[in-house]
Amino acid sequence: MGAPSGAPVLVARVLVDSPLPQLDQLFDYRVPPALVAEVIAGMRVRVPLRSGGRIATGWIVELADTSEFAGRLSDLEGIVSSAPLLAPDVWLLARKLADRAAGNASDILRVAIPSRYVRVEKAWLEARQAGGGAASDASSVDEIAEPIVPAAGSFAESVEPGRRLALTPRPRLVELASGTWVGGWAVDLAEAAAATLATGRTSLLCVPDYRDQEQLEAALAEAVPAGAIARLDARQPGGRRFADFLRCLDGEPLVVIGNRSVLYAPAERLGLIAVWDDGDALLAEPHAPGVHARDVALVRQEQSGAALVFAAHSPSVEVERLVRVGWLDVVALQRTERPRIVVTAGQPGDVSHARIPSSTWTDAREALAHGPVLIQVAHPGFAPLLACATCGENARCTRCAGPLGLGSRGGVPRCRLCGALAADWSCGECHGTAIRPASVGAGRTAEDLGRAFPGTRVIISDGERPVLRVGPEPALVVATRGAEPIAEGGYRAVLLLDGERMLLRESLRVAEDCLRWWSNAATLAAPGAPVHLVGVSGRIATALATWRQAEWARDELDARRALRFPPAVRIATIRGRRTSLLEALEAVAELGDGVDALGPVPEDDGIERAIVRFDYARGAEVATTLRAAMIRVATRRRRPVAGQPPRPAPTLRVRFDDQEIL
DNA sequence: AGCACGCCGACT
DNA sequence: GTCGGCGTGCTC
Repeated sequence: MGAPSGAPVLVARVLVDSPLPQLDQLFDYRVPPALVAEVIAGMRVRVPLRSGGRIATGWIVELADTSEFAGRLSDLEGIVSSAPLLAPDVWLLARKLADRAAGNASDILRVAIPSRYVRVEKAWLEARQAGGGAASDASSVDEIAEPIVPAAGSFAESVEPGRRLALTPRPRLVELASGTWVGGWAVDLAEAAAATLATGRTSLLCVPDYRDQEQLEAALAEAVPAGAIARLDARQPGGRRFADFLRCLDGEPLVVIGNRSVLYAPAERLGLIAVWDDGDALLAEPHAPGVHARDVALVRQEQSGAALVFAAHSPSVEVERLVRVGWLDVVALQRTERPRIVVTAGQPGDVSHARIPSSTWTDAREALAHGPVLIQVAHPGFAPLLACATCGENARCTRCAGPLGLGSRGGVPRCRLCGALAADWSCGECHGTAIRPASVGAGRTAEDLGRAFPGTRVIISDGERPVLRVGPEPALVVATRGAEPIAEGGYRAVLLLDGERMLLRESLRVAEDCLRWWSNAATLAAPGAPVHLVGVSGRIATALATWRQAEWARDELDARRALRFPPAVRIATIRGRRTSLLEALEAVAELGDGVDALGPVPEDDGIERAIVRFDYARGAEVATTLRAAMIRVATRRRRPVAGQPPRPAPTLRVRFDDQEIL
């Protein structure tokens, strides 16, 4: 029934934009005669939802001439965008990822499809209508002067459709023909993308931040024609980004680079999906349902049959697990060169330079005669932590009790949480008013070193004021971890100063993160230049010194397996009111072996939290079960308490594979 | 989330 | 008899 028999009917199957789990399904609408000639799958449309005239937006996922729906179909209300922004492959990807994370496909699509620029879209639609081909006639693959064949023994040779690789790239800087210095990894990935382009296929290259992207772009500039590169990073002006997004729909092979959203690029005929440094926290998606770029890459590879590459100097424990289960093959590059690591476990050394042992000091002095020296520190600012000079308690913000820090010498202490200035501070414990530094930040280190090496230029680079590149002349470059500039020709020495303190942070992943930060900084050294790891010893120091990060990750994986911690198992975090939470946990408990729960524990405001742990093989069942519980809770009768205003929605919030929670 | 439908208490 | 309260259920 539904459609009146006789008249030909076009049915649009639409995914409605809604965070409600019970609406995460396709709804059928009749395409009114006036729109029949215009609609195509992938368009953004407006549809009535609930006959009361409410209009929602959504995506046409497919068109059909019959509907399974037993009721009467409503008419499509109108077209928002005539461009088919939702590609069929991306729909399948979003559906699979949402199901895997017990989330809504529309939430995935919000992350996957950038916001529209009507002008840009109009131009693209006109160009498509006119030429039938690419909107950009600036270039095509044919412009590549000579076909790119991967050099014998190069990594690019290993890249072929269907292969899944874990790559440890060359751990040093490379000078491009243009004179720009970039990490060797960027050249490796650029060559692989060039070889893929030469076979007429598209590459998706995903990097954590713009600093990595800048290196990769420089390497790509010498490997592929400029017209074949599309950029989907967040730093691009929105219009440009949207234009490059649309170019992916043209069907020409491209090299698409960008942050984690690049893995959703609507390109067809994928030949390569590569993720650089997948342990970087920026590759975790903050928006619900929070699917990590690593997982997006894994699922997209499976669906597209492209080659898959995870490249990192220090592989994540997750990638090591994939190697262990045989999902990824390891590509080992020749170990002819690796950074020269010197482990100087904390002798106090010269008292006036307490943070720097004397042997390290000597090396730094020697290196400074020839070029720049990198000093990696944990914290930005001058004194990131302050204490009461009288009683020694940490100085806290009088407004929010957050920790106070000092941005520069002689500055006013400021709360690191709420940003409030603490001009007339007094101690909450003893009411003293004198304040003293309790830790050393980049600014203080720079000042101390500057005094020790008078006349030497001191450069500070941190997250707020990053310096991308420095020259080959002598300078002390003090940088917070992750914000190290690239030095032309490499640093003459690298000092990893705050290792001990970095390791103190309380998180399951600290050690892994530290090894990654140290490794990445070490690759910035010139060949043969010493890299001093100060104040850290033990297995992790050995792993860095022998450049065997993968072995360390393997041991770490074993340790987590013993504890039943991720990534040895998967986890799902559930938050909600106690009764709803217990109901969900009960349903999950019935799944039996390989699934267990931690909690619930109270969080705030009547909300409690539990963590479900489960083996990878049980993931689909856990997701289905939790999804069902979410829908049950969301559609259950809401019992308003007499006299009270409507209470907050009794929703159950579920997040899979949260990196931060343990 | 909204919004309509429906089955019980006070009303002209 | 019937108006309208809000609990219940659905959204093509």
